[in-house]
Amino acid sequence: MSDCDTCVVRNRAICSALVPDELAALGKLGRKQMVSRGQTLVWEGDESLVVANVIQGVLKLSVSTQDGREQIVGVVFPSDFIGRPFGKESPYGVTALTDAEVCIFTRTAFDGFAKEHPDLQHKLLQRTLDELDRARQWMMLLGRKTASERIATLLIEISDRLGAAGCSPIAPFLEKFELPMDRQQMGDLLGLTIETVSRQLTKLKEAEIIELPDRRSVVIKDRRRLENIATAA
Amino acid sequence: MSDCDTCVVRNRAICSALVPDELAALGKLGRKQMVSRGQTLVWEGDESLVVANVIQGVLKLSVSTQDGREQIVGVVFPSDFIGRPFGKESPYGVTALTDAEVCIFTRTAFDGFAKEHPDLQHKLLQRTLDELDRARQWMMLLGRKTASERIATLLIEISDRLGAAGCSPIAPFLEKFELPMDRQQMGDLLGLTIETVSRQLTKLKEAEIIELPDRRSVVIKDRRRLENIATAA
DNA sequence: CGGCGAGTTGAACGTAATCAATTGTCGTGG
DNA sequence: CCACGACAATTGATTACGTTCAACTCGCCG
Repeated sequence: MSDCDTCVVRNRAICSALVPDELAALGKLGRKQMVSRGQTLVWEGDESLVVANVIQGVLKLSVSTQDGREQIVGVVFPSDFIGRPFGKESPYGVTALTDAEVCIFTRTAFDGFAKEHPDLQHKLLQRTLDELDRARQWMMLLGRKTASERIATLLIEISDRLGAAGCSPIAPFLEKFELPMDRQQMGDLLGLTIETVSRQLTKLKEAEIIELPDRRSVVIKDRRRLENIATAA
Repeated sequence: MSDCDTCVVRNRAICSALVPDELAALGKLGRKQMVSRGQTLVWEGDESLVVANVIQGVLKLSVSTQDGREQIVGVVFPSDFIGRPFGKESPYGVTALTDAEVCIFTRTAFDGFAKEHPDLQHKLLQRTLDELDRARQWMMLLGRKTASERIATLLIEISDRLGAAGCSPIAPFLEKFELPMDRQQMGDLLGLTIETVSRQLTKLKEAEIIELPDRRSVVIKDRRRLENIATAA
């Protein structure tokens, strides 16, 4: 069972809908688990056997074609919920982009618990609605934005979400951060190739909008201009 | 108020979660409304004031950039739910693609009712999860599929969803149907231009996979081959 | 120091976009 | 009923953006 009392995401994850003794009951159903970078938690097409909360780290949700093309359809950060509750097979795989820690439940146990806790379901519904909005924004990016707009949008998005995931109450976003993915994964998320990602990053660097101290780090030097590029004015 | 007893979608819409007197109570909050083709029910960015069930017709959810590019991020059919419950502004506009009829609620009235009816919320959650899965599949299309794969996927999808929306218990899909949108809207949904849509349809016609009796009709002559193209083997 | 994987850079290519002209369809009024 | 105009769709020619293929660089660990 999980020790919810000391969980770092207990106030932000869906668990925050519960009163202490409900939380204790849920905790009994879950267990904390480490997932190392590259490890796959759920395979695309498999029956949905588990759901989880992300405690730390970043994971991707991805879909593949038979001939090997991949599209990342979601990225989850600490306090986000993973999985497909209430039956069905998982239409996407879940793989750790960084070493991560999750609080994992069997789907059936979680489903049963959720059915009897409307507040939990309500939180889950709100999260799912938010996730849907985010997915739709990303559809705009994939369908209509140019390569440079896509890269700029991604950098803003990661900066924002890492800022929100961090516990700092003041920073709504980060101006320096570590990319939780490599170039290939950026391409899979943006619908671009690795080469195009690289070229666009170089262009932003040469325009002095960002710096790239090393291959995983980004410094946003001119957020205003980056946002202008991202929103495709 | 709406006359739920005779509503054609009462067994498929989220209302099916309710027992008769609950249904009557919800019916008092809603009213049926006609929406004619092209009419916009909700504007992108506006505060989310209403939600609704689709009774008949087809509507689009769409997002635009400042410079006028548009991406359709969802298409709703009879029995589907429209809107963004529980606060927030609507991140997309809702516009009728065909003449339509909806059962409309003010958001606050619906939210209040939903809070006290966990079964309704549960149905809504399931629908939202399904919608999210569909959005993610579409992200794969937008990010990684070629023009011909996109067109084939769209035709299959419309065939399936019109089949499911129709009341025929035997037809899982239709082999002849009316497109609920014009070429421009197909492009906005697929992330393509109008010209590319037209060319790809012509190619499918010349390959004798489909027929195009008139500009709004499609006959699928060889569904197997169409599916092969769609799934990007 | 050597070798490997990730990333960058370059050159050629190809798919879909853009620009432009034509055809087709529908609704209206003569 | 047909002629007309407006708009939707198709078709063609050209362009451009991102992909593909290929060579090279960098950083890291043995």
